[in-house]
Amino acid sequence: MSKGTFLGEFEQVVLLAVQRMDSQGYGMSIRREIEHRTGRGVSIGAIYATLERLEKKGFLKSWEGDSTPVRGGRSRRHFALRPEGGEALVRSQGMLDQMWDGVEIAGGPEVQ
Amino acid sequence: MSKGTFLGEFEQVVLLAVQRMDSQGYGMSIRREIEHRTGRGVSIGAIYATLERLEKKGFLKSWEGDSTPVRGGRSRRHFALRPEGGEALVRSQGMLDQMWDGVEIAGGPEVQ
DNA sequence: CCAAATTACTTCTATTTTGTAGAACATCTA
DNA sequence: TAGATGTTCTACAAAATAGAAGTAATTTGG
Repeated sequence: MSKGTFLGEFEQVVLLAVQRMDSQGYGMSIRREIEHRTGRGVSIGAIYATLERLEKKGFLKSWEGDSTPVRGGRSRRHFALRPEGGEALVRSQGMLDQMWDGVEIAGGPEVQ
Repeated sequence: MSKGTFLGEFEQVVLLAVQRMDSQGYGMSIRREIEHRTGRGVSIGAIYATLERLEKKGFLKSWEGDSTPVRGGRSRRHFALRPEGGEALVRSQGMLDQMWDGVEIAGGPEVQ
C-alpha cells in the first residue's frame, strides 16, 4: 500500500469543503468556504488545480450549473463528492488518527 | 496566512512518528513505526528526505547517537520534536478539525 | 438602445515544494 | 570478508501555489 491511497493535505481540505457545501459548491464558493472556515488564504488557481486532480482520480464529479441571473454571468461548475471521495477522506483521517493515538504535545492537548 | 504555516500530509505522519518515539527515534525505527502503525509502506528515502526538510524548517532537531553494540554498527541519527514542530502539528490538525466539523460522509461515521 | 464598463467565474501557464524510490556508501560484529 | 544496520545521494513524479488571461453575463451612460 504505497502513497496513492492517501490524500494530500490540501486535497483533504478541498474535498471537505465540497462535502460541506452539499452539491452547491463551485470554485469561488469553495474557496470562500475554506478561507472563512480556516482563516487560510488560498489562490483561485490552487482550488481549481486541486478540484481537477480530484475529479480525474474519481473522488468527485462536476457539472455545469445554469447560468445565474446575477450580474457576472459565466456559468458555474458545480462539484460533489463521489463515494470514493468519502472513503478516501475517512481513510486519510483514520490513518492520521492512528498516528495521533496517545500522542501528547508538550504544553498542548492530549489527543484521545 | 498562506501555505507555509501548514504541514504536508507525510510531514505530519513523520513528525507524529518522531514524537511517538520520544527522542529514541532514528531513520529506520521511524520508518518501522509508521509501517506498523498504519500499514503503509514507505521507502527509506522518503523518510530521510522528509526528516531533513522538517529539521531545516526548525520543526525538529537531530544528534548523533552512540554507535550501538549490536551487529551492524553505523551510528544512529536521533530525532526529537522542537516546540515549533508540536505547534505546527496542532495547528495542522486543528485546521482539519475545523473543516471536518459537522461533516457527514454517506454510509460513514459522523465526525463531531 | 447599444457599446463600454463592471462583475463573477473558469482556464491556462509557470514554478516551487512535497513525496517517492532505490542504489550507493559507511561502519560495526561475527 | 561477509553480513547486518544505518544513512546519504541521485533522480524524478506528484501536489501545491500564484496570478494573469480568457469568457460570459449584467448594468449603465450617452
